[in-house]
Amino acid sequence: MRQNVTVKTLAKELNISIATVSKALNDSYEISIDTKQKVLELAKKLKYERNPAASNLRSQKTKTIAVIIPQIANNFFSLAINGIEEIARKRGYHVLIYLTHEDSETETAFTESLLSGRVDGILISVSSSTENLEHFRELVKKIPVVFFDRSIEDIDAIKITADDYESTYDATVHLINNGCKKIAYLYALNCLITGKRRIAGYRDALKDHQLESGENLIVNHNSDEDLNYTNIKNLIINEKPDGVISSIEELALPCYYVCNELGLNIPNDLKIISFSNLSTAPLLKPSLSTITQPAFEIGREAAGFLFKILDKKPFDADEIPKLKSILIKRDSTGPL
Amino acid sequence: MRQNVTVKTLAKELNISIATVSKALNDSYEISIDTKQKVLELAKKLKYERNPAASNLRSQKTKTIAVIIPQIANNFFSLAINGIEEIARKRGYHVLIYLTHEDSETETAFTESLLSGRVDGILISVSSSTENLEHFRELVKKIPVVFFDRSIEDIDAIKITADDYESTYDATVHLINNGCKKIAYLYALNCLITGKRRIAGYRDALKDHQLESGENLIVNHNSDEDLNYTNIKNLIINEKPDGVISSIEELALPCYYVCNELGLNIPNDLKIISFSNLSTAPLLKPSLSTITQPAFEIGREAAGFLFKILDKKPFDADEIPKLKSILIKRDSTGPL
DNA sequence: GCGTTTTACTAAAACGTATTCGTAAATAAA
DNA sequence: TTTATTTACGAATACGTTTTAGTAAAACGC
Repeated sequence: MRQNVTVKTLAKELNISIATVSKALNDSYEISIDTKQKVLELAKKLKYERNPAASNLRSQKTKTIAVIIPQIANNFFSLAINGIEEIARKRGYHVLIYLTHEDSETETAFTESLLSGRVDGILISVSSSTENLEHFRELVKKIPVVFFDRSIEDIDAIKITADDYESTYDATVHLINNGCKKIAYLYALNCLITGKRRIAGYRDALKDHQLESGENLIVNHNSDEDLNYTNIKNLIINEKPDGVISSIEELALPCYYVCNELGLNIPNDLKIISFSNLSTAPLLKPSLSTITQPAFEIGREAAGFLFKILDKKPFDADEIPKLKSILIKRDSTGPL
Repeated sequence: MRQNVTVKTLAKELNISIATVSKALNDSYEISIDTKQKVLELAKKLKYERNPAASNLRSQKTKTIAVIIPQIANNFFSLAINGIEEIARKRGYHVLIYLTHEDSETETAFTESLLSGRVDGILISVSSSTENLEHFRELVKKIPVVFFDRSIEDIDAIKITADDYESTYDATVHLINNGCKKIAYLYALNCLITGKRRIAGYRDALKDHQLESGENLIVNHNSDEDLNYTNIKNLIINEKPDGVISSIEELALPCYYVCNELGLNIPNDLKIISFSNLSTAPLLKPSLSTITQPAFEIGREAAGFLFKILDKKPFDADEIPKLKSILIKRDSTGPL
């Protein structure tokens, strides 16, 4: 479909040059208010729509950002996208979505393809399987990038995260205060700074309270769901922990199923708390205590800082916020 | 960032024309295998990336599709996007996301902005507040559009939906078989064919079983959550139904809260079934019986047909599937 | 052998916009 | 009045690609 009405059409109709039309449409100071009005009016009347490809090509701005995330069927990422979209829409930006499905190669392919100038900037939450970071180092050199939530170390880019260490520490203390003596940890995102901070919070809390710790109390997340289930079941059978901290939502639900299978009562036999943005957490049986990250705000902040970079607005490193998660105590770690 | 390596660079390096380079990159039959290899090799070596803007401008193809949806923090739409993304990625297409937040004006703004040639095709799930359909009629004339799940009547475009009528009919019968005599309906999407089909299934099932029906048993969905809660509460207090069918997930959870507040037992006092793709439905208290739509497949199919149109592949209307939802009986409508 | 087709390439013209540079007229400064 | 400055516009070019139209040379048909 060739464009039916272009700057040329408007120019011819108004007997002015296309340069004038273009400038008028871009609200240039070089053009009189009079002319601007005429152009805008005609543009509206003829339903002129600027051709984005031509505009991008000439101006080297795409008015588009990319969001690369591991998955989307997860409330955290859905909410983050909501936040991103809100900021982007206010600015008239378009949002491209790329799902890595936690696969590092897919992620690399995306980042490489985005080097072509398709977008002005990129928001990334890193795949859990990512170990090689070369593609990110290349990327941040060539295009503005903001990492959010799932971030990596030693990279020259802004990272918007929540208080992973502190919130995990607090959650551990919460379990301890409610009587737990042997707390297991479901460990995920081990390659990422996010995962490392979380487990550090858990470990430090145990240490500060002189509680037993050890590798046998830790289950590593696996991409195979059945294996996760088995591993958790074995942990619970063999170690008989009285508390579990799950560093991701996906590992908390299997705990529920395992307890159902083994006839264990939550919270009497086992208390469970998990990182989660599940809207149904209060309706689970029993309701699930959660560390809930401000997903929407993380998205907003990440997008906000990306636009600051795009606008070349200077800012200090200490402006970058560390957002606060909230610890929501429910029945799975009860009694309150 | 000006492009550092372009077709021009490759052409100069290889001492051939840029036309040859371009054709080689596009695997044109006009170019010898020998030359193609040389070009591809050098392109790889110099990390050439085709400039999308220039390519779009000249070829009038964007390799991009738009997905317009009402919300994203909802498992149905998340899964649908997963399906869409899978198909799009296979084809090397990019996916733009637009969230209407159930607002018709936002929706209109999006559809109008997409007339500029930014995308090759559009997938839409209509906002619940959409009554005026003019912008859609304009849109489908100018660009390939496929509607999915939430569709509208009398429009010349492909619609991929599930078996809304049949599944609601079956769900109603399920309640009846489990002893319900007075079944309420939480009515949403009333402007859309989707909503109309669902309630028709409910009404016909009641009629076929000579059960009471009437407007007093129907609660209309409202954008104000508190009002929904109040309306549902009033319904339950005043009409004392023994069964509820919720045409959307968002209205099922308030039922749970209302029952908690009123001390009603689910399923003994009130049986509940809802359209839903909640992954935690089995873990709710009590577990929620659902009509679960094949969200992922709906996304896949919708994207598949969009690409058929873009490829100008002919197909018969009877190839367009009506996807089957599944009725999952759980404790909220128990006993089984 | 000659005419015809095929092969493999190129020059040049788009695609529609933004921008640089130049300029005539209007206004301000002297 | 003369000069300097500002205002409002236009011509032309560039962005990097795809495509059209054309053409030598090679291959083919008979």
